[in-house]
Amino acid sequence: MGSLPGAPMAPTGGPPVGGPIGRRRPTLRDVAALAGVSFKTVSRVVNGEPGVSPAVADRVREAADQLGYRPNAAATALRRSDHRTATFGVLLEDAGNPFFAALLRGIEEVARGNGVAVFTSSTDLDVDRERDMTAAFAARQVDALITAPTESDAQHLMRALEEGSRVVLVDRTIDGIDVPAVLVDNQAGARAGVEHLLSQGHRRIGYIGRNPSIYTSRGRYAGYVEALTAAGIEIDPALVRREGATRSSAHLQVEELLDLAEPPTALFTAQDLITMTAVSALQRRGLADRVALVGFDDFELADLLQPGVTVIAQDPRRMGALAAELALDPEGSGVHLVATRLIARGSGEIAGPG
Amino acid sequence: MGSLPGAPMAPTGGPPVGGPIGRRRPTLRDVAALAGVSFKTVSRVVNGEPGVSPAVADRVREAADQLGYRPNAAATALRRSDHRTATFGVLLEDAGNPFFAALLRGIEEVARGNGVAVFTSSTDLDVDRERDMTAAFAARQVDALITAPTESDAQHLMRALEEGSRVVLVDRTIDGIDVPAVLVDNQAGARAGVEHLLSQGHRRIGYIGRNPSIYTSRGRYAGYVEALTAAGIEIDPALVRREGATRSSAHLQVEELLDLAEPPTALFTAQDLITMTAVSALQRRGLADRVALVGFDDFELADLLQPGVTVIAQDPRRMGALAAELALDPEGSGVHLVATRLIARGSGEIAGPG
DNA sequence: CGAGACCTTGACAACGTTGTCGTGAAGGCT
DNA sequence: AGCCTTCACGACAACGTTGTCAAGGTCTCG
Repeated sequence: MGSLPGAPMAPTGGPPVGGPIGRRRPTLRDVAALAGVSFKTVSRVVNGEPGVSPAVADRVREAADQLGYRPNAAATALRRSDHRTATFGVLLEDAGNPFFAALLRGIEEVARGNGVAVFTSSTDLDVDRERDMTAAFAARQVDALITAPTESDAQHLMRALEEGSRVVLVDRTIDGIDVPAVLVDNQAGARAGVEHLLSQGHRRIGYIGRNPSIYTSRGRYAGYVEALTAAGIEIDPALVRREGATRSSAHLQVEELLDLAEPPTALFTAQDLITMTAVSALQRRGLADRVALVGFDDFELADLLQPGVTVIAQDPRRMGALAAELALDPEGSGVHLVATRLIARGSGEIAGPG
Repeated sequence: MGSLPGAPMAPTGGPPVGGPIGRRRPTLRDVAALAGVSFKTVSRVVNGEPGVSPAVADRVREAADQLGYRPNAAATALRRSDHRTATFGVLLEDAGNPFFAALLRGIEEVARGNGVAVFTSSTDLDVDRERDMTAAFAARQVDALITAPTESDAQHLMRALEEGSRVVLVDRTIDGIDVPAVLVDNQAGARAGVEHLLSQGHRRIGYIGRNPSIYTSRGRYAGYVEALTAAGIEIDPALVRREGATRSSAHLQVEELLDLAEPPTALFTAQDLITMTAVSALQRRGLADRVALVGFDDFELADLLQPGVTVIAQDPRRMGALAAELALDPEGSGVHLVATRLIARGSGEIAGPG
């Protein structure tokens, strides 16, 4: 595996890539020669700077069109005093996960509308990869890095900040760094979900979530605890599983909970993939309409399953759009909370024993 | 909406973006000064070029580490004779669609492994957007543009080629341009799906697909026609809907088919979202286990629906990985076909009237 | 009609790097 | 010992652009 540019000491070029070089692109000088002006005048016209007579500007534009001139982004980035590149870097856990995919689309949309191109990479919760890609994006002088950080160490982000990139956090935050963030009130959302189950008469509510090292997992678990505590129910550690990071392990957790001598009558699953896994396990056991289920994150087809899956829905597209706007705005700051809402579809309305 | 850099005459910078500029990044000269050598020697060390004594190289590396030196990607891209930037541009229909999301992940993976960063954008089948983004990526001198082209006009891709980017097509191809491509045999896949329905005794098989302007739609419809024709069944135009581009229109098409005096006993749906829509419509009418269904594209939860949805599965992740490898390999060429396979889950095994 | 202000344009340096060439020292060979 | 090659390193131009400044022309106004 080749190392990424931006990693300490790595050459920027990477391995040799690509085939024959095409015809040389026209430059400012070429356009200038054709229009019979100095290349600086062409630069002015191209950038819409004032101080060019309309007649000359027209002539330049014509020449530029004729040659198909396009500014060289590398030269521009190198020379500009503000070092802006009209480029964002986006670093998410997994662009294949529908939540992050929608988030990415929200970012893309705003970026495109503002002439900004977007680098993407998935981290799969791998901190090394995250650091490498942060470095790779910073080396390319992205104007902003929009990221859902994995680890609690902010150092690589501080570095990106120092090098002139804005940093915007999305979905997850991190201590020790003062940057704008777009978050969801995970605790309130989870609490609402669990309260929904409580209101159906459930007392033994299982919790299946991901590793507490993940920011969102902590908040969601806190919401679960809060709801139960408020209802005067003690947390039963046997009903809590917080390691469902991968699909197979999530499956195992569900199975284990259902195999308990006193199994839960309801489940709260803290992430979309875990919810899907839980549905699968419940179906396989024929328990889908016996054990109640509320999941965090909405997902495609949740309404078509039998029963439909009740979820705490987020609006990832909007979160992405908001993050991109914060990235664009030099004044953007603060923590922006995006609301969640409970969508009842059946699985969460299965009555408890009470 | 600001125009993208790379669009004719647009400035590369776009609107002012970003806040305060951070501390100046160390350059080759800074490292050189600290190590007491010329900046060219540092360049050699950083790039692993020969002709530096081990002692000096160590000293340089130490200085670089101490300053946290990272090569400036813009300067490198500008100066290198091969103009390589270790960057890909990826242009797909919709990063939010699970098929394309998986494809993107396949590309990302290979790219990351080779030190290449990836630009992404979704086109939503908008040709203008596609041209703009192609231009924007070409302006940034991507080493390769990996795209699922929307339109049949190859001119913008020719231009990208001329400017030195490799072009790799994925999922869709286009006439009049000789570049490597990763495709699926849509016709064979669709034919297999329809034959599967025929073998269950169906004769009236509805077809719901997208606009024929989409490459994949044409092949899939051809497969449908081929299967029916081979079975001696004439195509009934009333059973064919080829405009299911959006979800709501797809829904309408399904409804209309089911409302026919002689409705189809089976449906073949030519894309994942259409399949989901069809499931939804069938369920709403209580026909999910009466009308057979085979869909092109596998999707999450297809196995958990009642009945499970029989699909012609592709391997988008592998397609993406393959495309990225072709993009990396200067010798890469030709059309690479990735196999499809039928996954029987129930909906396609509902018996026909025969 | 002359002085100043303004407008248009061009010359040139600089951004941080890579590619080319030159130079001096060390080493190998006859 | 003398010559040629090799090696390690440095000087410098160049990539295509933006920023700064100066030059020359036109206009304004007393």
